[in-house]
Amino acid sequence: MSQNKRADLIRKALLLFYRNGFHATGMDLVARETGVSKTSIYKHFRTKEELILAVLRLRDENFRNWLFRRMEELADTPQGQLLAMFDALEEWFHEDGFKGCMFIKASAEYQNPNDAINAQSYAHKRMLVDHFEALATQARADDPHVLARQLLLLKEGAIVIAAMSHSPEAAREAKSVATLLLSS
Amino acid sequence: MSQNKRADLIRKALLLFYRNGFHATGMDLVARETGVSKTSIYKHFRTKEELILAVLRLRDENFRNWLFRRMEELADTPQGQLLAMFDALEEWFHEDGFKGCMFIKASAEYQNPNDAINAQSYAHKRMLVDHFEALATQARADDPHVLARQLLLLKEGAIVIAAMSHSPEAAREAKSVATLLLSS
DNA sequence: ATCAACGTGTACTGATCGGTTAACTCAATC
DNA sequence: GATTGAGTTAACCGATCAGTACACGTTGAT
Repeated sequence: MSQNKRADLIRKALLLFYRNGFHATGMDLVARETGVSKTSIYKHFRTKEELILAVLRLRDENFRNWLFRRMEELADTPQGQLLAMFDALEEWFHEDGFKGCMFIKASAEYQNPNDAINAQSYAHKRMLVDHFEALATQARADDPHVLARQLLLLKEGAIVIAAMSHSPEAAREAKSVATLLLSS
Repeated sequence: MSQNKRADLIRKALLLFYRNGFHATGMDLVARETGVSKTSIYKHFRTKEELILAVLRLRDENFRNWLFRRMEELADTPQGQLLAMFDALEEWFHEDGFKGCMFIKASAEYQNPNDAINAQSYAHKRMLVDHFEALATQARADDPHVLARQLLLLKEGAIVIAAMSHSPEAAREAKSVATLLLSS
């Protein structure tokens, strides 16, 4: 299997797991929907867990690239970018296939701290907060570390409520709190 | 089966679903761990979904009772109670068996808006935010509706991050944001 | 003592779970 | 042209999935 086909498999598996959940998506369904036989899948991934980890790596890369790029497109100061994150989130919430955060869902289905899926899900959040902290430092915030973590709370809260309510308005509410945080 | 045994079954099933997840917990395990045979379980609940709905009803009742009571114990003004919510949350995060919010996890595993489990999970959040709004109104907030929803975002964000990071510190960070919100 | 009604547990259903076996295809090498 | 080896497939593995059929023991009424 070429690198292209492998990447294609991961991409298609991502959509399945994102839409249906991890436990609820069997490997037979993955094989059927991707057009790759189970034997071939298991040539490249020793277990379902390894496939999920590859999916999460792709999701992490895609999501961070998209979010950070969008923040830069929407604003040119560090403060502005941190605020613009919530505009980017609102765009995401409006997308047709929006079903919440894949990493929150992954850590909800694999709760054991020793589980690689659990660890990798939280690693994604740490990478996000590190970026926020760097921007907060550039913005000369009093306490960049705390500010970054507070913004993360708002972001995760907004994602969870947007997903559960099937409505994007949480993004604006979170942004208004963030505005207050960044002006104080 | 008496009402006691039925209630006992729901209580034990709650722990199993909370610890292991919904899809990952089979009905055979529920029967084994509760000491009630599958036949008896299915006499009272036509499907696994109905059992889960009963579990969620119990969880909703228990959690709201606990949270609202704890808020009242910790403070006597409406503002104080809204702030004290984050102290109550921190107590929860410190508990041994803390594994995040059952309703967030339920809606993560049952994402279809038409699914009763999904609807009931969001109903829990609406009941919480209604209580927050009543308190915010008593506290003479400028916009009690928006304030209540902002506090909900902070609460959900704190729960998600506390669960993913296996650390309770998110409660304090959320509280500091709430303090700012309630003083402005 | 007999019978009916009910609650329960054992053992089963077909389907699906994650994962594997063995046969097959086909291009590259000698 | 025979051989090899990587990539593919259908068929299968035991275990478990949600859910059910049925036999059994107990109970209360007659």
